[in-house]
Amino acid sequence: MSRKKIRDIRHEEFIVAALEATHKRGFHAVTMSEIAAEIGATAASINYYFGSKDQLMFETMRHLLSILGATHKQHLDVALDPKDRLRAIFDAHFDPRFFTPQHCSFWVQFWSAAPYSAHLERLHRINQSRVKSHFRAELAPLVPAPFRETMRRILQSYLDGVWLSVAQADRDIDPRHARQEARALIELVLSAEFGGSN
Amino acid sequence: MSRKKIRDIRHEEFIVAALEATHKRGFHAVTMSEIAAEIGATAASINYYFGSKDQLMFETMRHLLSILGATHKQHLDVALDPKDRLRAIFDAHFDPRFFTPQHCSFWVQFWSAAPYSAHLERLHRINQSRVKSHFRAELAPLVPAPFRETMRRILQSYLDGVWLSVAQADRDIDPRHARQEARALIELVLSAEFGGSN
DNA sequence: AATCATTTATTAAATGATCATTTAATTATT
DNA sequence: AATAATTAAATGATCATTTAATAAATGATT
Repeated sequence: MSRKKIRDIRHEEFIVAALEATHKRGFHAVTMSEIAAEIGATAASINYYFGSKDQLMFETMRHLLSILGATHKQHLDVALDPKDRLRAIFDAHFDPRFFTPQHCSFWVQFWSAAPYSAHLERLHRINQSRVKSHFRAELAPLVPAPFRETMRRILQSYLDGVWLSVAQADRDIDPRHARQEARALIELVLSAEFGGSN
Repeated sequence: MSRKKIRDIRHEEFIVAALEATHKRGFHAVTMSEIAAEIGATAASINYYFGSKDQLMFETMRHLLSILGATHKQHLDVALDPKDRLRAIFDAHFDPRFFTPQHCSFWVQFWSAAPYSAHLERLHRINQSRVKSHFRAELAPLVPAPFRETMRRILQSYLDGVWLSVAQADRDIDPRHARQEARALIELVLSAEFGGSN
């Protein structure tokens, strides 16, 4: 029991350390020593627990994905109708526990690294598909088929764009405001006259 | 005359090489030798012309920014009214000469690197402000003040989100379609009932 | 509880690889 | 001859990773 515990503790500590250190220095620039220093440990112990820097970064990203998935599920569970469920996607992405400079930073670093790593790309593709199919499912009862994909891409691009801007901005962020603005966009999308205004 | 010419030729060649090589390998991972190899040259000559890798990357980004600026101006010059000028911003960003996997890739790499380099961050801030003020100016006659900033952020986040998705996707891109979808979003934003629907 | 053997955790130092950059030529241009 | 362009090879720095050793925890046996 105790044998397992310390391994789990370090695992989590190093993931938090990786998030923090990467936020400070960037995905590639950050060194094993810098990450280890965050928790007063040494680079060698990262390899003891994770095997390699790549593996640590991979696990860190997986950790973020699992938080996002869980948060989404929570918001989804209290949603009553399709529109509510659409909001839930944004509410999860902009949840204060998740929508932080550290996380958005790491996510952008992940985006820039994914195309050059088979492992990271796989993670990225999985998450992308998950979000995509959720959007599709929720939009289905709300938007006629011919416009649905366009609306989905608008919503999804917007979502990514907001995270991107958070990773860049140094100012404090306001999750509540982000959720509000997302709702404005949802209203916009759903209020469109799909009849034939164009 | 001839003395200056060869310097300019190399300057441009290496910038194209940097775009291509960075697209293949990523901002940090790409090496001087790989970039040089793109045009059958050697790493040392990059330093002869640019002084350092950082400087080459900086110049490459400046080059992209200047193309974007020029393209935007072109589209702006034929726009007739505010709505047209709003479209012009998107048309520039999605112009086939500019909206390519190489460029979008480099741009995303730039986004991820900017927070960790004073020089890059400055470029980023300058471009961000430029686009922001254009959006504001064009939206001013079209959207009431209380909603204007929200609409601007929606449009701008969407713009960035699309570039991001192009950098990730390996499939071919369709500038015409991107422009079309941008127009759909513009219609959406301008058709909003700002009276008090919410 | 005390002892000791075993396993687990941790680290300092060594290793080896990779690069950007510099240097000292060499080759091409003017 | 003088200057500009180019490169091969040397330099030096930075790291991730490995190794070899030490320290800490565990647990079985008295």
